[in-house]
Amino acid sequence: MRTSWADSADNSAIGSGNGNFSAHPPRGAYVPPHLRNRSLSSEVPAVSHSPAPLPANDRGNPGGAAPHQGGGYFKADQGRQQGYGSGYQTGGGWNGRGAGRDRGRREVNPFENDESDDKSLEQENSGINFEAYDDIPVETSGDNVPPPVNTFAEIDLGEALNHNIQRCKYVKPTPVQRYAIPISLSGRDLMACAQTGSGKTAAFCFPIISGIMREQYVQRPRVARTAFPLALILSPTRELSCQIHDEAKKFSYQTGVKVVVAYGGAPITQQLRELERGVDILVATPGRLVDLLERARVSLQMIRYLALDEADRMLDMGFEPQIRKIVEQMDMPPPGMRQTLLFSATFPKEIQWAGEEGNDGKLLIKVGPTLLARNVIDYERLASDFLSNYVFLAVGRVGSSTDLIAQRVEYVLESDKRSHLMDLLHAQRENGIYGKQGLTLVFVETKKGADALEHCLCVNGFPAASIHGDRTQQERELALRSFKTGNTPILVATDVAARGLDIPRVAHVVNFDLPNDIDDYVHRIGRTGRAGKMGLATAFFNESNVSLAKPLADLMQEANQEVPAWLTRYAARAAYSGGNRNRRSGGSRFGGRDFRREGSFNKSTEYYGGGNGGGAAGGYGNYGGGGGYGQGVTSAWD
DNA sequence: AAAAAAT
Repeated sequence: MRTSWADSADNSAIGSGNGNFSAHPPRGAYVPPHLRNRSLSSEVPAVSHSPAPLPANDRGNPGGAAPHQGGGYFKADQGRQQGYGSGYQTGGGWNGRGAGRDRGRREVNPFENDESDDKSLEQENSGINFEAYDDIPVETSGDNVPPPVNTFAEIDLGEALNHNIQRCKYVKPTPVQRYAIPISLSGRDLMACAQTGSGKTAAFCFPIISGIMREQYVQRPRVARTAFPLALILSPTRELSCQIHDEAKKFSYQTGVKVVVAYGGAPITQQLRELERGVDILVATPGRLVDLLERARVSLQMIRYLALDEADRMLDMGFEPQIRKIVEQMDMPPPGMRQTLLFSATFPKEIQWAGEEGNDGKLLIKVGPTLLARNVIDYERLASDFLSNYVFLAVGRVGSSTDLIAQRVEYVLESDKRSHLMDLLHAQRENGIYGKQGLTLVFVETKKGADALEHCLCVNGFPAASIHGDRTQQERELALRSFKTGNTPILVATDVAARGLDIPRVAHVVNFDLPNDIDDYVHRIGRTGRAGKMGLATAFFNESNVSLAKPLADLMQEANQEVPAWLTRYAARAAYSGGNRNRRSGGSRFGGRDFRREGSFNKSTEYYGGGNGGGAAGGYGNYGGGGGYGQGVTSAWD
C-alpha cells in the first residue's frame, strides 16, 4: 500500500499544483501528461470529468465493483445464484424453494437473454469468417483416426443438440471441433492442444452431451443422497467452471441432459440440492469435488466421460495430487472403461519440435503415445496414466489469437509502472477506447499487488475492480460481472483470470508484471483478440524479467511482431549467460506454444483487417465504432 | 517465489 502513495506522490510532483480538488483531493491524483507542465489549479477537472471519479470505497452501485470490505449484506445464496456472465438462473436459485424434485421444474431457457440482445448481434454472428479457417493444412498419421467433418450437419449429434447449435448461431465447426468431435464420438480417448479461443468447450461438450442423450436412462445405483454423474468436467478455476457450466447448459437445453456445477467458495448446500435433483454432467473444481466425494454425495462409479480443461494446468504440480486422487483413488472407472478427453491451450514441446522438424506448423494429428515416448517427461507420464489408446490432436493456431493481437513491450522501471499504466489508460480514454467497448485487463503477479493497484487506480479516477484468490467468491464474481458489463472497464487480476475466461470486448491486456513463464504470457494475452476482433497486449519489462526476454522475443517474432532492439539484446544476453532457453527448471511440461508458420495465416490476416497494428492507434483501431460482439459466436471459440 | 484449489 505504502508504495502506492510513494508512486503517486512522484507523479503529482510533476504537476506543480496538486491541490484544489473540490472536496478532498485524492492524495497524489493522476495528472495526465499534457497537464504536467502547467499549474493544475484551474484544470483539475481533467480528472473529475472522467466517467466515474469514484472514491475507492464508494463504488456502491449495485452493478459496480465489489466494495472490498462489504459483502456481508448480500445474502450468500443470492450472490451465487446471480451466476456470473450470462445472467440466467441456473435453476434452483431463489425459486428453488424445494418445489418438486426435478421433473416439475421447467427448464430455464438459457438463450432468452441472447435473443433480447441488440440487433447488431445477428450481423456480428454471421460476420465471423469461418472460411478463413478452411485452408488450414492438415496432417494426420496413425491408424483409425476418424476423419474430420466439415459441418455439424454431417455428424449425428442428435436433433435437440443440433437445435441448440443453431440457437448458438454456430455455423461451422472450428478446426479443433472438426477433428475432436468425430474422434470423441468414435469413443477414442483424446489429448487435444488448441489455443485459446478455438472452440474447445464445445469440442468436448458436444460429444459428451450427444453420448449421454443416448444412454442417460442407463440404470444407476440408487443410493440415498448420492449422485452418479455420467460425465465429469474439471477445470482449474471456479470462474472457468462457471463459464463451462453456462456453455454446457446452453448446449444441453431440452436434451434432457442435466448439468450441475460445483466449486468452492460458494455455499455447498445449494450445490447439494442441485446434485440431489439429478446430474448427468458434473462441472467442478477439484477441491470441492473431493469434498463431495468424501461426503459420499457424489460417486464417480458411473462416469463414462472425463474431460480436463486446461489440462496442462490441471496436471501441474499444484493440482496433480488432487487430480490423481479423483481419477485414480476414488471409484472412477479405469482408462478404457471410460472416455478421457484432455484439452489444453499450450503445446508439449514435442509438438513444437514436430512443427520445427518439417510439418511447418500445420495441423498435426498423432495417434497413440509413439510421438510422446521420445522424451518422457512428467506431463506425458501423467497423461498416459489417464488415457487409453488415445489420439493426439494439435491444432495450429490460425487466425485465432496471436496474429490478432498486437503485442508491445515497453521498458518500464518498477517505480514508473503505475504512472505509465495511467498514461496508457488516459490515452485510451482520450481515444474513446474505454468503457463498454474497450475493456482493459491488467495482470499483476501477486494478490497484494492486485489490491494495491486497484486502489491506486480508483483513487486516481480510473474505475477499476480486481480479482484474485484472496477475494471472496462473491467479490470475485461481482468484479468479473462489473468488468464484463463495462461498469468498471478496468480489471486488475492475478493469474486466476489468465486462463480460459471468455470476456468479450477486452481491447487491451496489460502485463503490468510479466509472468515468469512464457506459457502464462500466452494465456494472458489470449484474453484479448477474441471473436475476430483485434486486441492489444502491452507488457512492462524491466530487469526483473530478464529470464523472459528470450522466450518473449522469440514468441513475438513468431507472431510477426516488432521486437524492440533492446529486448533482442536482453534475449541474446540471457541466451549467452547459459539461459536454457524457454525451458523451465522443474522438468518442463508444456514448453511448447504456438508453432504456426507464415504461409498459413496470410489469408486470415487479410480477413481480419490485419496489419499488425503497429502503433497504438492501429492496435485500438477496431474497437472504435465497432459495435459489440456476437456473444454466441464469441463463446463458441473457447 | 506466486497463484490456484475445500472447510
